[in-house]
Amino acid sequence: MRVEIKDDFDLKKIADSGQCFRWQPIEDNGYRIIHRGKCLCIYKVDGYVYELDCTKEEYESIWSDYLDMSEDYGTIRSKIDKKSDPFLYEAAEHERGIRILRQDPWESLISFIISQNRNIPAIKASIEKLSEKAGVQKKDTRGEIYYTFPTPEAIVNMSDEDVAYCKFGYRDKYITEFAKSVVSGNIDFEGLNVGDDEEVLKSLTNIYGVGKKVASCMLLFGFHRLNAFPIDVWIKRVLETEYSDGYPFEVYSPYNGVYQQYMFAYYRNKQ
DNA sequence: TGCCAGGCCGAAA
DNA sequence: TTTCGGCATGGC
Repeated sequence: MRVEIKDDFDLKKIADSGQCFRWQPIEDNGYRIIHRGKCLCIYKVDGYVYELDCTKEEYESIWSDYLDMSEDYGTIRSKIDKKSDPFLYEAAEHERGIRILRQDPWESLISFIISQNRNIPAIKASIEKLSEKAGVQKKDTRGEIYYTFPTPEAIVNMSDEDVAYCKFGYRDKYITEFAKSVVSGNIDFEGLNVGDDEEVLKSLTNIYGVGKKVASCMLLFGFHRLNAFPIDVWIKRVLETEYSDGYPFEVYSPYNGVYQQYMFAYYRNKQ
């Protein structure tokens, strides 16, 4: 099917934004996206027009929501004042096209536990290996094989050899113990997303292997709480070099997370 | 080759 | 409460 998308939407910028790790570039200006056991091949045709290898019903019930099409990112960007904050303005212009996806929360949390103290290519490699060892093998519409992201049960059932194959390094125990807690019912996964941002942050940081940074990424990318503001080494540099007098979080509420994402991508791409 | 990466834990101060 | 060493491994 074809769709016309007029709001901010740039496949490459989203794929490289560090929020998702299973977007793979394919032929003809396309990307293959794996999400909730399904796979979408999406191609930019021309201008605002995109070709998707799914039905209209599938697009409306799954992918439109995943791509956060109910949000207007042009409006969110328009709240930035060029004069009072030229850096953020420039970052948002340069990274225009990024959206905050509505990803599967389980996949997000495991992914961001894996992400700590690693660069993005290494994170992607580990997640592909994990999916290969514990996910379900399927084929996309081109006949290419892909692997779904594993369930908690599937991770619990992995052999030590398979876990080692994923190259999680010292994060092995964080991932396996968390999966065990979810399967045993020791942690109520749905219950993690109850309360205001502060309460959810606290629930998440109680998990072994989850600190403030991973928890903030989880709020923003897993629970779609757009005001969450993850501070990693890149954002720390931004705050130190561009906002030494303080960053105006109040001004940018409730979209601090979106603006953070523009700054992250912009600053990282500049290097 | 050595330094860095969407950091966290646990001990020490 | 804040600071700091150790940590597995790949990317560049």
